[in-house]
Amino acid sequence: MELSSKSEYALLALLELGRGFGQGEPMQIRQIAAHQNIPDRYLEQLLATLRRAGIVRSQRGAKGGYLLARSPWQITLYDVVSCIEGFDSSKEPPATPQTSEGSVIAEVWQTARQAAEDVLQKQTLQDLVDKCKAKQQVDLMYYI
Amino acid sequence: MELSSKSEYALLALLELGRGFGQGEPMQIRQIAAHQNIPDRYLEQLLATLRRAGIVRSQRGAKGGYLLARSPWQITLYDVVSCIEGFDSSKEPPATPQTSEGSVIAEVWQTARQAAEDVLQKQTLQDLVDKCKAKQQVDLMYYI
DNA sequence: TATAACTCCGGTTCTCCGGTCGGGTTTGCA
DNA sequence: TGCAAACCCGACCGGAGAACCGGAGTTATA
Repeated sequence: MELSSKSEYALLALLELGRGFGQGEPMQIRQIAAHQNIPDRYLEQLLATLRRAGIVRSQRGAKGGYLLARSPWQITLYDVVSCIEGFDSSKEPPATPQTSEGSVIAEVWQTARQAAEDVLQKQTLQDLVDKCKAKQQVDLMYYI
Repeated sequence: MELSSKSEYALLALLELGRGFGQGEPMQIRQIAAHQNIPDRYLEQLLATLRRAGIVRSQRGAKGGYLLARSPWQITLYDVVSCIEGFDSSKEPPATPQTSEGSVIAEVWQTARQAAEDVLQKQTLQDLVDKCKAKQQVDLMYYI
């Protein structure tokens, strides 16, 4: 039930991209990695996955980098974690050849997971960006 | 997000114990393991954990075995997985010394997890047993 | 009281995967 | 043409989950 650092990194990176959304300027891996202190070599792989899932797009060559493929409010957190965690399409067909006990358990578990996924589905990247800005505002006010 | 075999085994075992609840007869590890085909040596450890968490109690010696410590309807599925997965009390205090971005993400994640836990909290072992019986009934009717 | 049937406890092994690197290839801008 | 980036691929490491085992402690029962 723990948030894997994989997903956290991805979210952090997208947050960065999301706030720079609008001006066509792509951001480099290095920038993002440094700003959120994520191992850049690792971030590279994550962004590759996000690109294959159509969440970000990349621009090669000098002055290249990454941009969001869609606007922040049409990217749900579920999109992100599901693609990064790899439980989207084509998975474990032999996952449910169980006994009646097993299937009942699987069923309940499925319900619980569904509940969590619903929460993630309702939150968009835009929401995150906003919350983040709000929080920074508050933090600033309380700063001595 | 996947149900660990650990938790699945535990649930399976408790299901077994739950259905035999009432008559004071304890069940042996071997029996449970054989009936649900779980590696018995492994099940032993899981039951030990459940015992320490006060979910089952054990009777040593000849004719010994395991029994539920409370009745099935006062054991929630959350009790089980949280104790087996080990995220009950005393865990990672340094889990949130993050940046403002990080804390926002953690917050949302927490909400999602909470939703899942609520589902588990509402389901008792008794519910599982009932569902299981119902399912077996249905399966029997459809049996050629 | 002896014995068999159990739980209990601790280590050990094996496997798998998240996370990490290094090196090399393409692409595009200046 | 040179440089700066994304891109690809494969190997490595450590730790956690999963499973195995030997032996010691406990108890009902004959």
